[in-house]
Amino acid sequence: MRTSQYLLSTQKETPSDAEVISHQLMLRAGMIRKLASGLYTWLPSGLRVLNKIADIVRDEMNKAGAIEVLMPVVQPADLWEESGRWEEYGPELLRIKDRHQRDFVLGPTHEEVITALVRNEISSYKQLPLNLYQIQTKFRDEVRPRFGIMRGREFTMKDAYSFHMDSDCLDKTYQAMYKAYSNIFTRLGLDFRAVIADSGAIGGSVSHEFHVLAASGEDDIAFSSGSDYAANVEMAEAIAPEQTAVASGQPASEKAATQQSLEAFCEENGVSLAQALKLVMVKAHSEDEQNSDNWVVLALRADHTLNEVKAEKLPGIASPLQIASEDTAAALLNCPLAFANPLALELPLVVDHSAAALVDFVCGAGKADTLLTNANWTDKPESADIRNVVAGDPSPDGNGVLDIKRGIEVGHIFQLGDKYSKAMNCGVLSESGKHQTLTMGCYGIGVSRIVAAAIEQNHDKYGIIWPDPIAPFKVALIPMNMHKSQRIMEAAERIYATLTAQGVEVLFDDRKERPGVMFNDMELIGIPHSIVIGERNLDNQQVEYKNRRSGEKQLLDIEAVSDFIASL
RNA sequence: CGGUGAGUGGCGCAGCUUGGUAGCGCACUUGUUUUGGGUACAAGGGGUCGCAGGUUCAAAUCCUGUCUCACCGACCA
Repeated sequence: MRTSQYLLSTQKETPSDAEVISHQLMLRAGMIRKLASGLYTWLPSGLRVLNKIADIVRDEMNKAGAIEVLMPVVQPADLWEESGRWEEYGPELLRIKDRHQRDFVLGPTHEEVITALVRNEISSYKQLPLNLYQIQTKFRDEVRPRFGIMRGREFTMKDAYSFHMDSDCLDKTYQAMYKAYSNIFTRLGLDFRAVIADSGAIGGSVSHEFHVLAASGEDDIAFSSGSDYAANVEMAEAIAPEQTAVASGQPASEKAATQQSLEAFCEENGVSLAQALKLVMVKAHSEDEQNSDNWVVLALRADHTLNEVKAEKLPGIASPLQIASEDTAAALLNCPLAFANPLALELPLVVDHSAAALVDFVCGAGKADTLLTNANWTDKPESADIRNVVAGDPSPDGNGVLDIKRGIEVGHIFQLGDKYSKAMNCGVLSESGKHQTLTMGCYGIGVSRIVAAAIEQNHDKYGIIWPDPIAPFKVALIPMNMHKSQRIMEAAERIYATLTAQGVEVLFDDRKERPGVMFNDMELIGIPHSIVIGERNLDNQQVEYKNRRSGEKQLLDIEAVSDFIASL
């Protein structure tokens, strides 16, 4: 490709509304342009990268035995009513009407459509297992699109759905997908981790997320230093500590807490927050809708934070989690929540494992502006895991301690079970001639998000540094002052023709620009290899090669260029 | 959806307080200059100031309404 015939669209200045580096660089490098909130046009360079990622995903999916299909973006509402998600999904599901006033949705995911397809097409156990996938546009009406392509409303996703007679078979496909995903992210040249995940609203049991590690990630991931344990912090188990500390036996005493806060009190009195107890009040789970105004108090060490995903899974607690306002709590307890006494509560109490192991701790005294010191549980309370793990916690598998890093979720695999197949009556005849509901798995990859994630992980102050497999072009050909030198033009044209004939993707910068402009543009776009042709080296029949990532330069004989590039 | 802020050529911004009919940098066009890291000079094209209404002799500027966008919180590939 010649830059003179291409839409390069680079810009010097960063649009003011781009916050994260990948968004800024994608705009500056001319990869995307915003059309409206969360909606982007892919320019040629961006599309090249997107397509390369899709090709790698497709290749690995095919190798893993999945079969590609393509389903519509627009889906009839009846399918969603059948699965129950017309009600469940909420405003993120964009609902539209056609000219006959029939309801449709823009597909945020395709469980309904694929299940409807399979129930019609598949009628025998002999046709199973089956794993179908597509690479296609999804639409989710995000409350708050941000970070450019990273959380757009319209995005490209690879979604696969597998169908099985039993969970053993599902497990085999799940493992195959796990392996395929690892292969994909390895081939993409990304630093990633597979982590244990919450299956969330989609339902199901077993679930893993694939995260690209980057400081700008939106998720916290916990890793073990001593094993390959890795989990989303939402899911990482905080194991109960050994009860080693013994109470001093001194009686609890009341102290005035004029500072109004536990933190200030602890600081002033030289008490670690890890020796103090804090409380959170949440709505209790109730079968009875009419009489649902019951509350539960949760107790945590003051240096820990509540894990809402864990808490709402407890049987006595309402899901989704509803946290009581300060006023509600104070009214029920007759004193501010911060000063309520967990040792003498009328309401049900759930104590975190770590909080339960405390002795001689600080907690509320049951009246305003008063705290207890040297408090102790009268009997060791029943405890549960309701906190977020922190760096330094022991790994749940018993090996090593946890560290926490930020990750960008680029893939997610689920064992769905029969949630959709049951609701939509998707089954086949088994070997014994009986109708049997199928078991499903689903496997997603955020293809467009990977573009942004790759940039977050691969950039420097000059711009993007693409890993070779997803670079928009492999080689940038940069002739110096070609318009003034016949022999430079001839050399450049010759190299361009040779490399192109070899199947190498070359971006030939044939603009009449100053060298600095060309260098800066090619570096901004992130082309991994460049060949610079100048008078100086041409005297020796040589050109200069420069590696974008390492910055290393070396001289090459012109005749050796194509072999050198082929060897990269 | 709640909180904050912003809408002025393609991009980044000034002007608004103290109304007088729009300006700067980048980009773009033409010419000269320069030539291994975003060269310099000159000439030029392009906006009616998000939209609607109001006040006024006069509105980018004041008032009212409305739309859009971004950032911070709860959801997600």
